[in-house]
Amino acid sequence: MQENYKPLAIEQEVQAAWEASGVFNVSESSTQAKYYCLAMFPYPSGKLHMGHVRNYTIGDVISRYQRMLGKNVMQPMGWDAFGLPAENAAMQHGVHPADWTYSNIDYMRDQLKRLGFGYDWKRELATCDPQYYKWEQWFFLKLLNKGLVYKKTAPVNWCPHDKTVLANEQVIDGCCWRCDTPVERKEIAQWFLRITAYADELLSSLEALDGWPEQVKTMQVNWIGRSEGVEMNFSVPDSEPVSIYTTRPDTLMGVTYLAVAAEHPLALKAAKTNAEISAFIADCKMMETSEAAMETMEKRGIDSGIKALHPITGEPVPVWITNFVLMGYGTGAVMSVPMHDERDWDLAVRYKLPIKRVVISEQLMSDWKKAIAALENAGIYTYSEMTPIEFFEVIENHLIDPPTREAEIAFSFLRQQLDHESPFVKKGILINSGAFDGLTSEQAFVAIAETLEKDNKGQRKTNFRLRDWGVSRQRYWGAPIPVIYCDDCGTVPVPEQDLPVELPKDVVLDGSQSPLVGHPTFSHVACPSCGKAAHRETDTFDTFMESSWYFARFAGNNPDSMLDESAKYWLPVDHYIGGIEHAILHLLYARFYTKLLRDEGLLVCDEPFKKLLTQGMVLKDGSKMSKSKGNTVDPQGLIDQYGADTVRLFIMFAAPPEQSLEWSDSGVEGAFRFLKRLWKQAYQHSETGGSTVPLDKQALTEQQQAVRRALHLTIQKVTDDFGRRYTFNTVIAANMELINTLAKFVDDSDNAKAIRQEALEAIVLMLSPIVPHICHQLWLDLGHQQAVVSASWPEVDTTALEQDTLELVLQVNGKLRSKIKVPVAATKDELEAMALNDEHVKRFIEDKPVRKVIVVPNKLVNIVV
RNA sequence: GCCUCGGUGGCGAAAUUGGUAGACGCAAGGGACUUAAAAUCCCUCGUUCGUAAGGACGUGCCGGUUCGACUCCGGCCCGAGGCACCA
Repeated sequence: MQENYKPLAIEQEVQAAWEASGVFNVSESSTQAKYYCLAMFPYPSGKLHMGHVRNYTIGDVISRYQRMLGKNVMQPMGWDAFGLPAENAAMQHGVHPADWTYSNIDYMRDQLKRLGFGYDWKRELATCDPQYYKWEQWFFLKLLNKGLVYKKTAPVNWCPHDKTVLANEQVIDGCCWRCDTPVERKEIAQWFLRITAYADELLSSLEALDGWPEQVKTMQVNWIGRSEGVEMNFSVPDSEPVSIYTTRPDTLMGVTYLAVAAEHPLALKAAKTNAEISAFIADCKMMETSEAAMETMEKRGIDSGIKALHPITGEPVPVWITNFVLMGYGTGAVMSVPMHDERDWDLAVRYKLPIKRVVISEQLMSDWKKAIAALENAGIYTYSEMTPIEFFEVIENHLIDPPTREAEIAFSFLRQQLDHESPFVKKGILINSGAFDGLTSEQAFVAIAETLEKDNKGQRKTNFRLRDWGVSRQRYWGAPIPVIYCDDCGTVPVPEQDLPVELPKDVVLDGSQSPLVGHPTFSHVACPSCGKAAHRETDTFDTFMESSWYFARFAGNNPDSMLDESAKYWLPVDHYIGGIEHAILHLLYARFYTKLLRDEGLLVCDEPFKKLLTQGMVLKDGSKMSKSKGNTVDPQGLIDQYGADTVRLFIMFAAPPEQSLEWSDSGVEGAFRFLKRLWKQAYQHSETGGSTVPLDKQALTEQQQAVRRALHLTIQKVTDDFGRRYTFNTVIAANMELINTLAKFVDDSDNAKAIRQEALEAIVLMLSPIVPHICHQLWLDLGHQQAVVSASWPEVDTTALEQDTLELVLQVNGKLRSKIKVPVAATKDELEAMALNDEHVKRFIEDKPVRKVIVVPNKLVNIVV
């Protein structure tokens, strides 16, 4: 065995051996249970970053562990190759997006190989390959045929200067990132996938995903946002009625105005005769489309002058035009109840809109009613025509001089609602609601819904926050949408034999419209139906389309079909590993697509990912490491200096996988030191001749027993950490402790050598998923012929764990006061007696009476005085 | 703004079911070896009081439950991720 650890030479040799033996190339013919382990494929942005290293190391560690358990493990790798950065690179450096992408792929593939990941490279795919996106186009047309695809208008960010559509990322403080022109919303026709048709199933099948983190499931539940409510009409004289949806019909009697979107027909009607309104509407266009921007912007509105009629009372209600209600999400109109809704309150305060009345009370209606009646009779205030603040002030003033019983009740109630100048948004008992007075919110929901239904003015409705998935992108570097528009035949799907619709390469990107629009031949085609001149769709697909089914394509990568029988063998993915930032969009779309593929008969599973490990972000200086923030750390330098094993070891040791990891360069040195220590232990062992005779378990010294016990406790813990907890940091820490124990174990007897051999073998096996190269070499040096990559996971010898005595913690009033050694077999009473007899314990009890003694067997005794 | 998660020494972290807070490592300081450096090995290392034995305090802040709380509950503060066209 070599004296010194030389990582670079070892790693090159071991990687060559893996490649030559083809150990990571797998097939469906295995008799062993399949295990499909997948890490989210990378966008080929240039070089690997630390987030990739972390992601792929976790995946590789799990894959190698599962191999050692005897599974038929498939671990593929590919490239999420379409996307915006390729177009930006093209504009900045004059390189074609395809060339940029493929050269990045080549570079990153080498880096992945250099890190020693056990991929089946025969399955490699890139989503920009026409043989990949051909099937995406094919499947889109299947969905179109089924009515799961449709076209409608939807807003985009529009830069009026560059005449181009901007991604949300390209809008900085409401302005274009290139020319700083304020961005406008523009409505354009776009293709949508009807994900809402699957909303119920996407929600209900989450429950069965017990391998997913609760946190991610909660986020998806909230995102889908199923709600029960009522849709109702407010009629408008000389106009179409305004349709609104609310989850709080119990507050209907407290409506003081309606809020409609700037694009709402009523708003447009009002604008025709009012310059101020039309200016406001024009102004509403100057806004980003992202929800974060809309929710944080200033809420503004203008009175349309139009009155709608309350569906129950028939009272006229003013219609306000606002910048925060959006056409296209729901009905583009909402009812506003300032006393019982945060946002409605804010707008009412801002524009001094009247609060009609409090309609939901936390208190008994009778008390409240009496108090209010008394105050009204005294002429102190009336509900109508008062802003919330005026309302509050009146009550407050009256309390001071002179206080009355009624005022106190009213005030206590109002303070509850108006404290911090905020509305009362909780449910309660209805008041000031005519026939519905005295009902609970829940009862009123039903009663009001039934009243509306009887009068044909509304009906109960289940709503989802989830919106249909807009897949049109006005960009070049994506998969073309395979439809043709004909003046006579309308929208015509591209015939199957003409697929794929290939992206032309002869384009120049200049930052304005997509080059597909101006391309000399791409869009000019004959209608497949009538043969007349027609034009091709020039939009491309959202890149989430490619990443929504790639995991299935890895199973076969069949040139003749989208998915074949192999997909039914490999899917679902047993373990999926990726960044927490994908908790909603990518994972939801992939789940949706799996159901679509299932319903097309291409898959037999309902969910794509059985187990999900959401890896924490790699942070630098407190925020996400990303190219756009310019704070990435290139792992290549560290790999060149220390080798792949050190980099893998350090990144797995620094934090548990689900936690974010603050990057620091120091610490890598410590990981390298540990590998050298491991190597040294093995070297010294081999220098003394290694293990010469088998272990005689009956003749162990106390110290030998202790070392063996430490070894088997470690195997036990590490097995749990790998298989259940996925805490690879504690796996490494436990092995470090064991190496420390071994280094202090000075004993050159035959039994000691046998124990050392046993321990070193176990350590090499336990660490081999994390640092496979060094372990490959050490395994051979420990005298094995077979490669460690195909060895079995070590087993716990339970006899090594047995012991006669254990340490018992003694507490007085919950504070640690002493520790004693006690026989394992001691009874509760004996433990209590021993505890009370302990010197230190006695000192703290003094002469105080013992009130209680708590005995936790094998752990502690707590004496309460 | 909304949804989700996190906050423990100088730093990364551990404490798995409510039961010994700080394992393991980094950095730092001291020592051994060396002509010297590197490498390696040994020791110290939460704060504070004490010569010591030992004590008090300590897991973002405030409060609660419990014999016992980093862990459970309520309220805050700060940070991160996502918010539908970054991927």
